[in-house]
Amino acid sequence: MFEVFAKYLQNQIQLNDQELNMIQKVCVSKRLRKNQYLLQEGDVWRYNAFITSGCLRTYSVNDKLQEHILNFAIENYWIGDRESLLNGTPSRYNIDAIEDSEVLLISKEDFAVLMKSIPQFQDLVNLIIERSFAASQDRINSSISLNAEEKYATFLKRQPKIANRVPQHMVASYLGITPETLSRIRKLNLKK
Amino acid sequence: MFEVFAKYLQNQIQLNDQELNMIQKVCVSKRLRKNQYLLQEGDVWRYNAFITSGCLRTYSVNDKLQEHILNFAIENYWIGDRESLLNGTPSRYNIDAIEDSEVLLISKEDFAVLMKSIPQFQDLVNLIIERSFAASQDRINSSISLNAEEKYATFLKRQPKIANRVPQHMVASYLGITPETLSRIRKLNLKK
DNA sequence: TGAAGCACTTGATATATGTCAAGTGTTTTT
DNA sequence: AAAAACACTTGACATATATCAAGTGCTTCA
Repeated sequence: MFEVFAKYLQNQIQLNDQELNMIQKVCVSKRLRKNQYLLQEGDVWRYNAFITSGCLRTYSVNDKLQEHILNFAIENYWIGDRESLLNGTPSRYNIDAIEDSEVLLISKEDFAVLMKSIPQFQDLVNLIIERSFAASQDRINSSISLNAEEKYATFLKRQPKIANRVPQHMVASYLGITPETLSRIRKLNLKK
Repeated sequence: MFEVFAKYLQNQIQLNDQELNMIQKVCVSKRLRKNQYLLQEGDVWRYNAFITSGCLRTYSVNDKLQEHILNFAIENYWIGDRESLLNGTPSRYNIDAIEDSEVLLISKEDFAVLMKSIPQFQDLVNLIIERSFAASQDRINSSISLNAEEKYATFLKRQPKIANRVPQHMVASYLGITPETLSRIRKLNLKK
């Protein structure tokens, strides 16, 4: 499904056939069944991954074996552990598929070559990282300044697609609250 | 105090005199007294700012007039609102000085020129953004998976310098807990 | 230098959210 | 088609953290 990626790219930057071809050559497609891992804690993440279909999550597991979801990502989004990629250190996160999915993997090395060779591509990548950073600042702000109900409302507003696509207990995990609390919040919201 | 910045840069990238000079030319120094604003909510942030001395904080104010600190930054760190800078939108944050401070400001436009002209500088900036992003992911992880005591312990470990430099109620604000709770946690920790 | 304002602490109490446990309906597996 | 697993809900109760209020020392600055 390179077409999905090609469309995504051409939507945002100008690429000639040769450039597009260069990108295609280094993409490795990978299918994931629901529940299958893309990355496991302790492994080093060496790729940039673009999702062409499906839905994945990044999560951590603490001492008490509780899972905490850091990110959801669906088709037309990137996923991975940039910290592990940047430093070559073992990842502290897991990534797995919430639905049957397909991702395109580009190795760190190939990706670096693309960035050097295609300036628009480099600009796009920088822009995406900037946006991701802004989004995480925003999420930190929510997490320290809102109560559970407000966090859920904010999530619904910011990521309505995700909210309607992933199981409720995963939304709770993403928000840092229990599934029971989320269930009660939803019940109260219905009455309003 | 351009020397502080020059030292910082030369510590990380190779720059010839001409390049360093080019950077110096676009730096505007600004002194801030304790409590003075660098950015106020509603204003658009148009710079990149490097701190040469002092300590600043970025914070938001919610409906109930509660302040929530998103970031502390001291000498040799960057500060600003990248979201406002990127999109040209009014900032939702405030930045002010916790101590008398000095910052170097580089306008968005000048900064873009530097990035184009000095590839090592561009690489450095990208690296910094990547690191900032990784750090915020990490903070999100803490905020959804740790209790108050663990959050404080993590903060002490990650940012010991800051922990010993800013007032305790600001640490509480940064962690998303009340000053009273932090005071009690510290008391318990002393006994252990 | 002394009054005012901060920063921090401590106690009593309130409240939001978590935990545990059971029950219902739906989806998946065999 | 039955069994098992899963997702969600609901109630009773527990607990971490917030709130409110007062008290103690430090700074600051007039």
